[in-house]
Amino acid sequence: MNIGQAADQSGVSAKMIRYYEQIGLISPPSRTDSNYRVYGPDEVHVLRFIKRARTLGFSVEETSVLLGLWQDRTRASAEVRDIASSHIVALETKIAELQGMVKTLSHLVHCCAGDNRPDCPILDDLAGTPAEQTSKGH
Amino acid sequence: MNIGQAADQSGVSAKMIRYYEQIGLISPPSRTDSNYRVYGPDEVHVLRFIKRARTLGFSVEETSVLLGLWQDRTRASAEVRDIASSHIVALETKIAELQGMVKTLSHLVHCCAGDNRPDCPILDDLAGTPAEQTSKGH
DNA sequence: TCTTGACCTTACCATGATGGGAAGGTCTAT
DNA sequence: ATAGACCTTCCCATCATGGTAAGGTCAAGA
Repeated sequence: MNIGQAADQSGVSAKMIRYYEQIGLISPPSRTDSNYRVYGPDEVHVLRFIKRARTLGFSVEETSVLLGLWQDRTRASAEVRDIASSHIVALETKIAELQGMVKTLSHLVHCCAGDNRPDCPILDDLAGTPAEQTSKGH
Repeated sequence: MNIGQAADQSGVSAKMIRYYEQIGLISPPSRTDSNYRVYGPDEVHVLRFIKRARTLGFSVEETSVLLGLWQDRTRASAEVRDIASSHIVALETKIAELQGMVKTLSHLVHCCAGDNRPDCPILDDLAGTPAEQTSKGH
């Protein structure tokens, strides 16, 4: 199987497959006489694993650890669960942060007439004009 | 005022002030004879505006537009509100995406014994092992 | 006056994960 | 034989930020 087919079957672009190889996340595959990379079902399986982990928001670094644990027959599931749990915490922190932004912005948008007049509480807030300070006044 | 003081007063690092100048987000300040950048209250005000916009998750590009609108006395507030509104949509999309990840991961973590045994539904899911496919079975 | 330390300057490199493109080699089907 | 679809490596760009290095400047104190 060439890299293009491996890409199609795994959902990881050829570009990224080469990158993952370069950074050592996956091991270099064998090559044909003409230097083409050759992949088999096992390699594609690994690529799918990576794809799934990335889709779940794990960094490449975390994915690398998970991959190691996956290939370690003797690992404790607790180890994996800890990684997943901290990842959840990180995601939730990020979510809370974004929600804070949405909250502030929604408030500002709600206060903005949104017509042809130049008065705009959103800009006033960004500028730090005291009139409409995010979450206190009002 | 030197760049360090402007940085302290605006919350934007000196490094970033120079960067914003370089990419044209802010205009080059005047210089002392010894080539030091000189800032006044107006420049700091602009920097604070930028800081606030970035904190609210606007990209530098969007911030640039908002800055232009801020400085345009005749702009319609509707224009600003539209930018803010689309930004809210983008944030909410991102939030939903992260929440999807959390949901899937929470489910997996919940299914994982987390002990010394190697059996791990989290890894099974990543590997695409049919037993525990995220959101369908169970 | 000299020194020290805190500031400033520019220039370059790194991050993380991805995409784009160029220049050239290979394979397959017509 | 040729066209077109693949592959190879190498370099560059993104986005916003931080770091570092080599050198200039300034203010305060001995």
